[in-house]
Amino acid sequence: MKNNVRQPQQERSIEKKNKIIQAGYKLFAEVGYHGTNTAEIAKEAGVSTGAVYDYFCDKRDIMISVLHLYVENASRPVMQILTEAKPLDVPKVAAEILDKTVSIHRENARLHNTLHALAAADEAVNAAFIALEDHVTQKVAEALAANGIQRQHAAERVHLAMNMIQSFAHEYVFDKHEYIDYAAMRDIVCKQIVSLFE
Amino acid sequence: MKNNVRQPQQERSIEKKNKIIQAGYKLFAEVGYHGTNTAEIAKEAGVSTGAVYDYFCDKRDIMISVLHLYVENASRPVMQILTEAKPLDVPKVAAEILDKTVSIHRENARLHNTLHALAAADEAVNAAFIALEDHVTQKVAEALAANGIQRQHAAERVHLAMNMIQSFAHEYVFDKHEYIDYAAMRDIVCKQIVSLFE
Amino acid sequence: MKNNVRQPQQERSIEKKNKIIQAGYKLFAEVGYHGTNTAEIAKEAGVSTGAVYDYFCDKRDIMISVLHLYVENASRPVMQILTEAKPLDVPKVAAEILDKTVSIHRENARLHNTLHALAAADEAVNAAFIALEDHVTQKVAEALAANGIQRQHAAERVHLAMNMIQSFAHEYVFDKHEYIDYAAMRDIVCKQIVSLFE
Amino acid sequence: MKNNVRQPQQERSIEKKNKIIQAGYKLFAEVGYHGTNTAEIAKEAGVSTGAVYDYFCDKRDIMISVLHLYVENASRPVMQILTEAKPLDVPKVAAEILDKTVSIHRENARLHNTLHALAAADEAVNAAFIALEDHVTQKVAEALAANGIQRQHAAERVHLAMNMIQSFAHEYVFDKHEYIDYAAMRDIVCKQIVSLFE
DNA sequence: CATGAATGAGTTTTCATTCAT
DNA sequence: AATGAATGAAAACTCATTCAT
Repeated sequence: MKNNVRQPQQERSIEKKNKIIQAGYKLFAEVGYHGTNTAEIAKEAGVSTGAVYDYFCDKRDIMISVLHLYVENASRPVMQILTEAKPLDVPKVAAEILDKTVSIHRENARLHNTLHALAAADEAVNAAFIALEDHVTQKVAEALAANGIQRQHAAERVHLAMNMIQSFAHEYVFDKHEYIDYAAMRDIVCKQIVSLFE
Repeated sequence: MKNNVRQPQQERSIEKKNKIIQAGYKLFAEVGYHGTNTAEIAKEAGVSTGAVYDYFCDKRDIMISVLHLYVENASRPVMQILTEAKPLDVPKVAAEILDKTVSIHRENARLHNTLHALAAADEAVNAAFIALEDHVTQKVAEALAANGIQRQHAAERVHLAMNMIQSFAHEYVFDKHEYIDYAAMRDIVCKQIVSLFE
Repeated sequence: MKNNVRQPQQERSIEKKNKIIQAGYKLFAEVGYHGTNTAEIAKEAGVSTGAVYDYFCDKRDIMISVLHLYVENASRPVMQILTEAKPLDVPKVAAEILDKTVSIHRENARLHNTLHALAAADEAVNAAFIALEDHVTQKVAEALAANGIQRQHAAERVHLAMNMIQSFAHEYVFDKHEYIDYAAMRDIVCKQIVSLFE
Repeated sequence: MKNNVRQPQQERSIEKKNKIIQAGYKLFAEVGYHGTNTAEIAKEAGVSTGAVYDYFCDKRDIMISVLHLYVENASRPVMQILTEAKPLDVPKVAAEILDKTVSIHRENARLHNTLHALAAADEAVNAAFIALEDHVTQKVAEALAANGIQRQHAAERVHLAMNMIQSFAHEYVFDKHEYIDYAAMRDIVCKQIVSLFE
């Protein structure tokens, strides 16, 4: 790994770097990390194969940037819901976050999976996923506290709620068991979450 | 893909095929599907590279066998708990299944991830995961019914409970957020599950 | 190459060796020498893979036997026509040989081609093809002489006639140019042959 | 088979692609298609193994290009003779084409054979050989017509003449029967051809 | 700087041949 | 003698990375 990678300052360069990240994002999401090669990323980004190595030291490095973008994309809408929800109506916010998470997952599920599979072999990837959870946990905990909702083991409850939402979104997007009534399941999930915080 | 793959009948052959599956299991779990090559599987199994192709038509075929073994390993202990739990004490069984799932996950988390990442690109893999869930769902639903526990949307509740357990196991094994009290979290999960069925 | 190859004396063994040759004949004709593997030959012959190496020192050795069988099959009918044609009616015999050659070629054209392609790399194969021509040439020359047909450069004329027949057969079986009237072509070939010997 | 094969536009690239074709031509001619591997072609061409796959999608693709080059090489001199022969002196032109065909065959006989053996398994190869014959047939028929030589079944006669020439060339180059007087045979072939068109 | 052609180690897969049972 | 499982060298092909232009 060389590390004489350009830190782009000029607008043009930043734009180019972003294009590469976008291209990686798209292709990893479509055919997975191992199903994508750097030449394809370059082509999708509209740059030369060599240019990729001006901005990233290797393929993994692109993946790390894609990962950060994904984390950003996955957390931002949830953060926004929390920020805007004042005062905090737990049932309403839970439902909103759940629905938003489903729609995010619909766009990103494949990417999520391929990145998740890399986490076990790559500590930086694992750390990014953990940081994502920490970030959301903290934000949610703050929102709850600001509204006087104080239950024991708040962090644990928040994690559990997040996990339920994440699992539901994944199942809804991917598994599609035909005997499952997803609308009913959604309502049960919401109720369970509410029960965690009352 | 050729399909003149040996269907081993004799004990020795079955043993050898199993050795290859075990080797794949071990290596996929350690370094992932893409981090393993067929030569390494052969070596780990103590056979020649050619022998691998006597029993499997390609690398994916090994993976499918590993997947089935994993599904078996992941569901068997849970099935056994359900079978032995008569009459069904929901809190006790929920806790048992949760604890067992954690220990299974501890052994298999990496394998689970690498296989899961393949599911999006390989319908057979996806189908196997869905079948696994269906299988457990059905068994749990039967156990509940046999004990007179009849709630609306039983399948949805079971899925949700399974998801909570799975998420908890994953988080416990992998994420290790330092600020999380996993014992407390475990108890909250159990309570939530119980509340789903009373 | 080992040469401790069994020279089968017993009927059972001879039969087995012949089965292997027949299997090679069939498969080489269907998918070519390089498209056939020894395991397939063994299977087609109904013997074990090891048994093949009891009778043949390697794959090439099977091919040589197939080649001899082919030469035999290709020349026998022509020889018979010549033997039975007394007195020799050149136009009639030419037509008979031509028609017979076409039907032989129809059965064996693929085999002929795959063996012919090996001739350049394998002197024994080349020699067998030359011997085949020599054999027919000699027989035809004898038949002509026995009927008082004595033209200068008899061998050259016979070769030429044989070549015309062979080419016609090949073209008829393989090429199938749509604008060619093969019945008319056949008659022209016959006339040309007759003109060689009158 | 991927189809993201480089379509070389620049001189350097075209040159390199040609080098690979030349290398394939040489090696297929020396040791046959199955006797050559892609690494050897690359080495002979003075390029890396990977470069071969920049220009060709697989080994067969190289073979197809070699085939086209061979067809070109085999037909060009004959075409030229026909173009330059005005008015058409049939005996002279027949002799010229025959002699030229012999010299072409001397250079290309092995290549011809190995490609021919592939024709049965590969429709594109077969089609190329048929197109070659069609091309020459048409050109010869035109030349004859332009010189007022009009016999019934012209195409059939041309094919027959071509076959005679081809067979003679093959026999002359390869078979070398010692009892054959090839000079005499050559003259007989010429006379036969002439007799086809008078 | 930018390009994209070039590299070659690494991967999957095949199959003629051997040899333990 | 017979079997067919086992071997492993060799082949086709890929792709992250480099570097000459």
